[in-house]
Amino acid sequence: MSTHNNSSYHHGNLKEGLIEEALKMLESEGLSSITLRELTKRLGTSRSALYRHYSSKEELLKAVIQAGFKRLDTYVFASISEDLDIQTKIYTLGRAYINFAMLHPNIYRMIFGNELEKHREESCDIKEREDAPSFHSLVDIIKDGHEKNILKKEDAFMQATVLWAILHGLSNLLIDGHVHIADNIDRLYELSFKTMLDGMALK
Amino acid sequence: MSTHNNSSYHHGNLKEGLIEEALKMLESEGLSSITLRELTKRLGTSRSALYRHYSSKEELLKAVIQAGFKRLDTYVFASISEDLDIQTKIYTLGRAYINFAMLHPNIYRMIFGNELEKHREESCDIKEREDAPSFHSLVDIIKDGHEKNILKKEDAFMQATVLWAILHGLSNLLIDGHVHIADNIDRLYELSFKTMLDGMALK
DNA sequence: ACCTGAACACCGTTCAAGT
DNA sequence: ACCTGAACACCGTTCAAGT
Repeated sequence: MSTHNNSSYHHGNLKEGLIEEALKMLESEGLSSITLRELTKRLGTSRSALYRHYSSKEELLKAVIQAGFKRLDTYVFASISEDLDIQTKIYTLGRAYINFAMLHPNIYRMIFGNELEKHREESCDIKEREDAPSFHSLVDIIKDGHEKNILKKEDAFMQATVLWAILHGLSNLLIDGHVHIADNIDRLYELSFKTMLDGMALK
Repeated sequence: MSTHNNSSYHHGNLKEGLIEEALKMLESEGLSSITLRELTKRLGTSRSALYRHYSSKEELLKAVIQAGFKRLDTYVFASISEDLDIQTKIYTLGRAYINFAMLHPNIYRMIFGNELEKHREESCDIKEREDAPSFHSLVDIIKDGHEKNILKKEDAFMQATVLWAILHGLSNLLIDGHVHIADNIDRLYELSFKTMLDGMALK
């Protein structure tokens, strides 16, 4: 038995437990469902206990964003394998990206939302994002395309950003219900991908 | 003098005044700054007066979104003139779109945000959006490109959606601070536009 | 078609005082 | 590194009663 097994202390890991539970609430009920009162209630702790780990709700949500971003990054990164050709790699990575957004719309929105933007400059989130494995992979794939004379030799980082932009745009349009061709997501992605790749192709 | 000039009634047009003032608050201070208490205070009315026109805060925000969308639509539509060639029309329209987002980030976010999505299916916002003059113009420009054998003959509506997606993606990345090449917005837009147009070009 | 003024349940945050 | 319990200012919304 632990030292205070019979006390009312029950979290060896309240800090992580909080963001774990917050992610659950976010995913199933949306951002507005996350109240500190409900969150601490679910974990069986007092409200003030939360302030031992995060100085405010905003600080906690920052941690939620980071955790959510890591999930997206991992999901996308896992989708690509080395044995694919360049076009297929980009196709697969992009499709995984959009799939994640559609599977976890609330998390996706939170990651790129602006609720906490005022404080974004303070942290180095943005850099971290662009240094994310999945984004770096994309840049590397593009550079590989340059060497193999498949893709136009523009700035690879910027080309990756353009690809990111269309994936981000498609994801947002889809999950926010601005495109009502729900049955044609495949066609829409296919056309987007084809257009981008044709536009980037050498010759 | 009007019939109740000396009374405490001062709005012949409270309904429109509310969304006008809400747009101002949104633009300058962000969505979270819109509280019904502050809003009615600014207009010098009682809080309960608001409920004569909108059944809830959500209902009022819906009207704010519609007004904001109309501004975007008007702004973009005004940017294109008939005497331009097809590529330049698309370039100009797209640039105007992004400029609006950067000029009015809070309004842009509100328009496409999801805070009110639950109720979006009830209304016909989405249809209205796709029936917006600026979007229809884009579809027409693309159809023109088909006839003149300049653009690939895909579904024009879907091609327009792909273009919309990259504009939406770029706008969001820019206004939410996810791209830190602020000085290179022009280059980023240039490359995006060139890639899309090359990808859509016939031959 | 508004007004005043009070009330309700909910929120994030901050205490003082304990273990 | 937590707990209880109370308090604060703020919020959207709903009244009853007036004009």
